[in-house]
Amino acid sequence: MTGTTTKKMNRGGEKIYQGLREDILCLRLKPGSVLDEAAIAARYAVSRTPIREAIIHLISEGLVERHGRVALVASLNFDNLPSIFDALLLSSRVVNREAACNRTREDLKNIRTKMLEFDRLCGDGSGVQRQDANLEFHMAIADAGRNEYFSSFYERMLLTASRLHQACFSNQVAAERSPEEQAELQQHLTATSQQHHRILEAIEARDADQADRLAVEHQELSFARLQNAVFGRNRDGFEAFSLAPEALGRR
Amino acid sequence: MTGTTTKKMNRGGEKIYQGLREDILCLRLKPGSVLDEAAIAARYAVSRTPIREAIIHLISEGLVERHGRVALVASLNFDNLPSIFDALLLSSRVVNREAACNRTREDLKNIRTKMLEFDRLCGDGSGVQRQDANLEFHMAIADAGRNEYFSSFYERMLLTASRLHQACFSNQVAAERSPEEQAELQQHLTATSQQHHRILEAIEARDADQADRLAVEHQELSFARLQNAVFGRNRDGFEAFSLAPEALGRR
DNA sequence: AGTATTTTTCTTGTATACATGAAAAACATT
DNA sequence: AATGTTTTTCATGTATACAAGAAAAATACT
Repeated sequence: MTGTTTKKMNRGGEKIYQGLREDILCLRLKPGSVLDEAAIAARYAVSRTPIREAIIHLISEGLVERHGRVALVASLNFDNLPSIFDALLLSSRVVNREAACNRTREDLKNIRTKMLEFDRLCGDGSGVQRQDANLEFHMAIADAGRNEYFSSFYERMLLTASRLHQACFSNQVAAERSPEEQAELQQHLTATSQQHHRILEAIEARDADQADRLAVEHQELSFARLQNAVFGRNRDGFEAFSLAPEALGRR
Repeated sequence: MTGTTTKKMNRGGEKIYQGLREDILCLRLKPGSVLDEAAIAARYAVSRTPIREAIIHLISEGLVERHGRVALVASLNFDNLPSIFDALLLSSRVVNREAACNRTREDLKNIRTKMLEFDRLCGDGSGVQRQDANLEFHMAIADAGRNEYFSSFYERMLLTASRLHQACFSNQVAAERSPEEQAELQQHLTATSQQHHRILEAIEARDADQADRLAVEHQELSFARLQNAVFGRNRDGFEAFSLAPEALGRR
């Protein structure tokens, strides 16, 4: 017998949770839009009960907010972009450091698998798929760090950042991209992939300082692209980067 | 009209959530014990629906875990004590730094209020009350840091640590304490209170480095006491403190 | 007696029905 | 016509009923 998928399919609320989460992260559900329980229940062909459970789960994950009695998809105001950057940068550094110190051989295998999956999708994947593979790669690193508290914090920040990137880039379909935009995308993907490889090397070498530095670079690359998309080429008036990169010393 | 408390008392699930949370944090509900929905529903004289909502909320907060279909109060295994310490130390440092940089005059007032409340309870409060006041004091600091992501991470760690302390100290009632224990407690409370005052001073002076140092001291004091309680006077075999205290440079 | 199997019970997951409060729409009044 | 009031509608919160699966208990068989 297979044992896991054969006949026990209880806790269907999890399915709805996953589905809604996907929809929110891909911005198929737009920030600020209301989550109508009845409508969702109809869409998934279940009663309202599992829907409510999923919504509560999403609320405590930060992807949904309550305004009075209605549940809204969490807004994506760019006001707190500096906060997001700070938190993502710090969590990323910590997680990569810890991974470099604590990784096992199994961890390396997992990370490499995810990394190659991302590389593969750089050729023929959709933006959503790449975003997902990217997230899995970084979470594989987080798992290697062996600290569930840092991991879950990091995951939350990655999810938040993922939505931001979706909002800035993925709204235009591939077919509608201009040649320049296409070139820029490919160049960015190549750079990202290279950084992934170097990060894995550092973790494999147990070089925490190097992993830290690379994590900073990686985050800065990612956010710099975001900044350009949001504010054009203008860097002024955007005072993120409030935590010093060269901090968080060796252990 | 008062507007907030007069007649709209909907979302009773929140009440149950608060109640259960209290019970878990104070260890009235022991780690590992099962949460029987029907039983709790009877206790609170409501149906199972709001109970389930509360439980889901608690699960995503880390205070309750699912094992198969049953919900258990999150276990307090001391295996991951190093993880907890690392995460608490780092979040504490960051939050105190940020508070020192971003605090307003209102923030200072809030922090001072909470601080004095804690001091008051050092004289004639229960362990639970003090723990609560302590948490509110530190969360007031976190609020002053103006980064909701760091704040919520910090809160989670404070909650976890709070349960640990309850587990180690609060299980013995005040009446049962020996004179030596009583003296040790008072000495600890005095030291804690003094650190609070110095932390507030540093934040008021916008001295981020000092706030950082004091946060480290504060956490080490707290955890050293925990260690003594858990492992006696023996510090060996307990390899927490894995993140260097003198890290996370200035901004 | 010990173990395997069946039956029973109990707890959770889901659906539906009802209550309540809020927003919107219709109406009336100035 | 504009505004204030009333009514209606609709979404959410809660309760209850039912279904299903798992643990426990009882029975039967070796």
